[in-house]
Amino acid sequence: MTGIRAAARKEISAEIKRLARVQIASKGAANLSLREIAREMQMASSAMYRYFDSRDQLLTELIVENYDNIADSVEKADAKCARDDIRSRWMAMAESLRTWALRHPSDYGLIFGTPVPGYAAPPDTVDPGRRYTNVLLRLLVDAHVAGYVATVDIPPAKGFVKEYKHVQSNLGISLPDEMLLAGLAAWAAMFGAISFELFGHVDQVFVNPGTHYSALAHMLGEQLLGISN
Amino acid sequence: MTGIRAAARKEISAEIKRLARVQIASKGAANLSLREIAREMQMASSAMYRYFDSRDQLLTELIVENYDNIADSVEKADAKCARDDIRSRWMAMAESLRTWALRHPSDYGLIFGTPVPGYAAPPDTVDPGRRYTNVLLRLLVDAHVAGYVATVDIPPAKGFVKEYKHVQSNLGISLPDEMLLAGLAAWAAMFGAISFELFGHVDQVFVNPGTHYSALAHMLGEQLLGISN
DNA sequence: ACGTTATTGTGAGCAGTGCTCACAATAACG
DNA sequence: CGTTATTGTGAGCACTGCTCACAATAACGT
Repeated sequence: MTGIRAAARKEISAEIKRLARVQIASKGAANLSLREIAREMQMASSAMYRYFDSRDQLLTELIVENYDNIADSVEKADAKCARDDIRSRWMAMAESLRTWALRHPSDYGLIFGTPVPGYAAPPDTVDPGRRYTNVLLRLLVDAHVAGYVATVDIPPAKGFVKEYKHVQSNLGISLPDEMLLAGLAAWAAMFGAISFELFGHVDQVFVNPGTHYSALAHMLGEQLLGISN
Repeated sequence: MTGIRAAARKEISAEIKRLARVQIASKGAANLSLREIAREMQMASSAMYRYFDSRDQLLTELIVENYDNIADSVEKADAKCARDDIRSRWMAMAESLRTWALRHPSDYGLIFGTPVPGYAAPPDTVDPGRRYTNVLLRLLVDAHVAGYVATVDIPPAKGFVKEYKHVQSNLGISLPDEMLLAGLAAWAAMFGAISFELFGHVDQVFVNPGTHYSALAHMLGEQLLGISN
């Protein structure tokens, strides 16, 4: 019954990942050491390679898990709100993003930090990597259907309409360009703000970054998405 | 006359940094190797430590240079515009940010990527790290003085006004909170967008990221900063 | 139930890393 | 011109990722 070994494999893989996360949180991904993990597990360092092809592959698997975790978090926050309460949903997901990031700073850093040059995400990492964004996209669609109109101007730049046709198709949605532009702008602002905070670029600026962040989310919801209530 | 040695020191330091940048661009900061640099320079690896206390210190010096470079770039772009042409100045600095980042992706990644956990920026790195943001702040002040009004709403959250008093004081400016909030939002959005693009999070979304970026800058200038022309 | 096969763990070993240190050469300075 | 401080050297330490031949053993087919 393909049992004892498969079970052990699961446990050991999980323990390796757990210890890897601990190390990354305290020393950074660059200083993650498979040998140290092996030592902590009282195993030979070479045994690690029975579970992960390489250090990089371990990191990749952690990244995929992180994508799933942040998506879970945002989806859950969104799901708690009444479907037609667009404004609350936006605020909930914005807050959940930052909350997750603050609770798991090194996990956030692993996802949204500098990748290795030339790094091509393995095919099975791209789907999880889109989940968290899909939550936003569903919100935009719902907002549009509910009659909200993004109060932004499409710029007169040639090529914009064409580009956004591609974007809509790539994202598998169909929205007014205004709404999509507003949504992507708000999205970029939230992640920009979180990265600034987590990566230490505004330490000397804010006393309570959360206050600013909430104001940002509120203001962008009103001003860009047009979901003022 | 304290000559031959001081001159050599400058040259060698510069060459080390140059080779370090090449390595970082091709293999990432995590894989930067002092020994490899020494090999390329036909020197003993221990000689590197006559010029830099450690690998981390080399990286820190590169970061400071990068801060200076991006600030130079933004300042120069801004300086090319008529002082009273707020809108052009905003667009010029937004574009120059992305242009610089695309031209020096690994340098951008070094600055805005995940820092080592617990990393405390050495005192002499914090000033250069503010220069590029000061360009934005000066623009906001000029816009305010010129009579532009940010068309955004301050959220009714308790604590916001107090927080923003601190922010204004920390940044050494005095602006309507609306303008400051709008400015920081736009700033976060631009950096969020650039990081998304450079770190590979929107590869499957955009065909011409630049088109979207310009639209973003244009739209945020109009919609948030109120500098529609 | 038994023999074959595939999986797991081992320890030695290779090539690489950052960094230190005693030492020699030499430019800079009083 | 002699002393001092700076620069470069090579050996060496402790560490890393990763490979490989080998032994133990769970899983599977007959």
